[in-house]
Amino acid sequence: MRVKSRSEEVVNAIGKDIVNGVISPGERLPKVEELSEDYGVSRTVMREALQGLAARKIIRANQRSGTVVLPRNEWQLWDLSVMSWLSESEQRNEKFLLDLTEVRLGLEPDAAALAAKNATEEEKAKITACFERLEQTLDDPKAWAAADYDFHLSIIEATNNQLMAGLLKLLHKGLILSREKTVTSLNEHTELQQEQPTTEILNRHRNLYEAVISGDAEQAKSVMTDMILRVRQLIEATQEQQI
Amino acid sequence: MRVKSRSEEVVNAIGKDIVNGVISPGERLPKVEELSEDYGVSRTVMREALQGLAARKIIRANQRSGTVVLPRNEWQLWDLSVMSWLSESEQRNEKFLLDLTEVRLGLEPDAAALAAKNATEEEKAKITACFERLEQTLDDPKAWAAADYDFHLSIIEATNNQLMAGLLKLLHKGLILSREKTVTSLNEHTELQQEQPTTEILNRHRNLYEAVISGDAEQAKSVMTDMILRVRQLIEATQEQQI
DNA sequence: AATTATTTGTCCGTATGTATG
DNA sequence: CCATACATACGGACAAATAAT
Repeated sequence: MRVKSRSEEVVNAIGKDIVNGVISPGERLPKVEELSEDYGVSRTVMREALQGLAARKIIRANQRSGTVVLPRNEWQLWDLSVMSWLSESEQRNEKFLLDLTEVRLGLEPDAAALAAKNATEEEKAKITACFERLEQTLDDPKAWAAADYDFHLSIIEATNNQLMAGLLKLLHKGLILSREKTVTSLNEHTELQQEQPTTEILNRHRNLYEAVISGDAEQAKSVMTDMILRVRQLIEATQEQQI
Repeated sequence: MRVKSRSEEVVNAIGKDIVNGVISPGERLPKVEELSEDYGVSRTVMREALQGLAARKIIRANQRSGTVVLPRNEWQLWDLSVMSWLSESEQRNEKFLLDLTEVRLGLEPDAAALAAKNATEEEKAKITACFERLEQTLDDPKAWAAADYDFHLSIIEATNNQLMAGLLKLLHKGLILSREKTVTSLNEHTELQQEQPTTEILNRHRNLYEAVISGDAEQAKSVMTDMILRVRQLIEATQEQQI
């Protein structure tokens, strides 16, 4: 298990505070010396932490005038740490989930089409292995969720477009984070959040799988679109139930 | 003018070296003391720089066993610094441009549709102002390029989806970086790289503009798709000419 | 299983640079 | 143009982790 360094811990602590509005955009942070006292770390560690936040465009340091929180639209949202802070944030977690799904809807069908067109034999073998794992874990929701993740990943990685693959990998991790949070916050509805694996869903995956393997880009795109639309409906339905 | 700190300079220097293969994934970096000597900075600064690279998942530091370069697929490509290193990289800059365009093709038509559906009056006014600037700069390619950027941005920001907006903003910046590099590396073909503003192109923008303002999501999506496809053809044509 | 060597991680005293009032 | 307040930079010391012996 990887141990977090102190600067990482501080990055997370301050990052969460900013996301949750404890410190708002435009406001100034205390000076480094104070901050390091507040968090019980040395100035060195605090400076490294601030640099970590600056790299994510959460803050900007200015000599003499101090370090300020940048406006929200500057933040580097496509960063796993930032996403985890957002998904843990109390407010509007569902909006975050829907926004992610919107992006997913734009990209993943295209990614599936690219995979159908570009996948090498090696990549196809990996996709096949992942699909077979899906078939075998139909009765174990937890194992199925993991297998589902890997299945989608194997398709994403076959796109031969690293930019798209990197993005979708991050997106899927964000989806998991966000779903985890939603599930734990209202565990009465757990069955709804965790997509229940059924033979019907497996068949959808089979359609996608066969389209990709046979190189049918149009079909792969269309099946993927339907799959994501279904997930979105599920999210929206759960949301309404919350009211 | 903003002055770069030393650690930022070092981040860029090492980042570029890694992207250009001077140091390859899996390889170990010299220890901090050596590095700080090599680059003529203190260990403090070097540590901050390494933290900046670690935040972008370019490297990982391990106690005792040293700091290693992570595999390419771990890199945080959706980061302006990383994109700038990639676009300056000699090798396969065109692939980078095409990959970006692929992602753009997935997202921006959807973004246009969302903007048509969700834009507030205020946002529509901004889009209108940007479009009028386009009309006025038809005879000045440089001013037109800037106006074109702002026009697309004004639509992106009207999506009411911060995740998508942040992504597309980054993507457009990446496109500009990459195009700049391509243009300077082969300035014989400048006319081809820089899309020449014509009344026909303006009319395409007008179609997009009117679709968004009138709330016709389908039309907005379709026009945007056509526009990006044209750009892609242009890139591919220029590429073939290079051979 | 215990020891050592190597490298990152942490702390702090001090000095310099820079934008603001 | 000066003073002030802050970030930035330096370097020596020590702590912690872990690969090698």
